[in-house]
Amino acid sequence: MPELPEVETIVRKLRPQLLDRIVQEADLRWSRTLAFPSAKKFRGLIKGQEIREVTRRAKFFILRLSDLSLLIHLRMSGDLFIKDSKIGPEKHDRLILKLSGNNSLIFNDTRKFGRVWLTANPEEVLGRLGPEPLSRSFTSKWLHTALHGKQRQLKPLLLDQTFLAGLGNIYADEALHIAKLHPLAASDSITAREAEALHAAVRKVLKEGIRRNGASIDWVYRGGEFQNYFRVYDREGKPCPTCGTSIQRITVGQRGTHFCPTCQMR
DNA sequence: TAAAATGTTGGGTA
DNA sequence: ATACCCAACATTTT
Repeated sequence: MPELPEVETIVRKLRPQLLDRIVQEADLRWSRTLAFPSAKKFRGLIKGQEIREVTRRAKFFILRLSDLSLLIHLRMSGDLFIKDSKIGPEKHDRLILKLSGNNSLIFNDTRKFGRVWLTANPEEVLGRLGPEPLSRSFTSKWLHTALHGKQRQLKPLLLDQTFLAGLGNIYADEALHIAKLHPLAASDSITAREAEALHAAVRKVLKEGIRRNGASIDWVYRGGEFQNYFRVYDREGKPCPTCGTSIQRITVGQRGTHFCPTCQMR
């Protein structure tokens, strides 16, 4: 599933192919993919826009254009790639932007959960996100204070994008294992030392994911290698890489949650 | 065969 | 504030 490292991998791959291109035409093939504005306005507004910057905020892919910003959230099964404009649409292509230079940017999304916004004010979409975990605003001191400002279980809190932006189910489980913290631990019971460990673990696992070009699981193939280095995620019954104890799988906040009962004690 | 599980976000209710 | 359920979906597994 596209989490922060997967989106960062896509940004890095596409940036050189997108910069300075002009959007010539939009082919919206599944109308509900577009969150804002209307399809008619979208087609008119995006035509002729030049791509000035290709970046990311949490799991959002951001194209800064001449006058507007195009935001794309891949959700569960979205993927972005460049194809020769002569090649016809594939089965799950939801939006195709025909660019100058005979290339097209394809938003392919099997499960149709992904969304696209075209707006002059990206903050209207991004404004409620928590801190960016790889930025300097994310410190262990902030994390310790913020954890004590909530009374929630650690795992669902780490997945809450308004608390901290960018972690999904895989990286949350991996970060908690590295930090040796139980997914059900109460956020306001975390010590300064534990918060420090969690802060370091989040940054470590995200950087590791980026270094491995993200993770691919099941039929949602993204081309990364991080799936070969999971410590706990999708490893129920397999040995903990640290102590050998069998990895346990429980459900927390309706999400599959994997942890080592020996390393991650409550 | 049909139902359950999967995972991200947003909306609703309590 | 937070816990809970459901909805948006396609695909695989039970």
